[in-house]
Amino acid sequence: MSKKTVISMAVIRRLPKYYRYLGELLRNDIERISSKELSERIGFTASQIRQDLNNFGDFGQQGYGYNVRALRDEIGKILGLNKEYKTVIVGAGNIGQAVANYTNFEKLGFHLIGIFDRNPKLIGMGIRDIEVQDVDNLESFLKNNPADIGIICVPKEQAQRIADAFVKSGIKGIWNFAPTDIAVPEDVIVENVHLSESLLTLSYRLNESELFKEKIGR
Amino acid sequence: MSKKTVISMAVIRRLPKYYRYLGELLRNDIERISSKELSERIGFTASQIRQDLNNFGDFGQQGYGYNVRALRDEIGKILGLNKEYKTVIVGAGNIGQAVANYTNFEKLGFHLIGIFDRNPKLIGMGIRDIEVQDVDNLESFLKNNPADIGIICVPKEQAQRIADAFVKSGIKGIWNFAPTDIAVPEDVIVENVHLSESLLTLSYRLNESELFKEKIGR
DNA sequence: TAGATTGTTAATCGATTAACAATC
DNA sequence: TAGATTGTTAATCGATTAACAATC
Repeated sequence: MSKKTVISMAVIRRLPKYYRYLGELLRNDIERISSKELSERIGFTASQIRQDLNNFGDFGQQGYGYNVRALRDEIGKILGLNKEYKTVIVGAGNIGQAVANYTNFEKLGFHLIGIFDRNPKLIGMGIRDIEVQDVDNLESFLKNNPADIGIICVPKEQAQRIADAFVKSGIKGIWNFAPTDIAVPEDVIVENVHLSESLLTLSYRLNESELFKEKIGR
Repeated sequence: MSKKTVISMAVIRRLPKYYRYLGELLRNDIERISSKELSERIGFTASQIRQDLNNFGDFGQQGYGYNVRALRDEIGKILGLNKEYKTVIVGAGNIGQAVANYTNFEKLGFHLIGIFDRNPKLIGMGIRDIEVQDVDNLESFLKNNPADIGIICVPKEQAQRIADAFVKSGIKGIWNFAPTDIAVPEDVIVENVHLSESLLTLSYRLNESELFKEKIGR
């Protein structure tokens, strides 16, 4: 099934978008699609779509295009959505709660098994059907309940400490919402969600476009 | 001050990280830094750092390096942080509340002036010192209180409708948390935060690294 | 002045796009 | 079979890295 051994990050970051658009097509009862048609919807070139997909296998058929359901399922597998994952969240503040309550992740196979915080006001609170525990219990909890993915939603000062606890417990994937970079061994994957950086990028582009307008003369 | 007219997205997305790391240095009372030293901390090559910064001006000094405070302030200006922005959030659910409560954005000059939802249970609720309004008031509110940035935190089905309302009101920057793409005129900037895509990327990389291990033989 | 480090040009590397033979 | 569209190779474009003269 797999062809190339190393896939570039640029390709990887497009995969979820393919998965999403193919899901849309499926919901609209569209059975097959050509790279050209998909190109017009998703906004990548047809050539890029074919290149991307051919990293993973020959999913298309000459003269026909791609079978939407089969392709979506394949990409799902490539993304690891044929498996189930256990997740824990540390930090039950705003972002932690938002992530915990986002039920779409459950549908994709990411199951929340624990939430932790150090704030006594939050400990004991129920989020969905899970009770917020004292973060002091984190390590012993993970010992008895191994998790696949650890989600960091604490302030930046505590992020590294939590990451260390995750690593110690054997967690290999960390989803980091703290506005800082964390250091981990090379066999641990960190995916950052840096909201401030996203906002500053928007801010830059907003000003750039205004500068551009000025340059042209209004 | 500005040198090149068009800066690549790759460079732009690194700017907030420079800003963050220089802020750290400042807090540690480090006055000057060479591209080599910064490279070791931030993880970009020294060459890339010099290239990046030279897109915007000659901020360094041969034989010395960069003045941390001056450089940080310059990057702040480049990012548009010398200005103030008015923001509105539509969707007062989990993510909307999390974004509204994230006070770091205020410190950067992004001021929340309105929150809207269509859920009667949320309307009237206070988030920080702002009362959630009925989304039906959105257009008239924006008429009287022009905003610079609109933040979409509604379910995907309603995202385009809200984007249209933003565009109609003259908003030029949209921060989109809905898990869908929105269509806007070309003078409007959209910055997406697609959490599912981030999670699926993590999932992919987690499985890839396991596959890799298998391939090598544990 | 000598040493350090930038700014910038040139070389390399990687990603995207174009083209087309293969084939359904 | 003829038409459509893939898979894949080659060409182009862009981003990163290396090298070094300029200069503080």
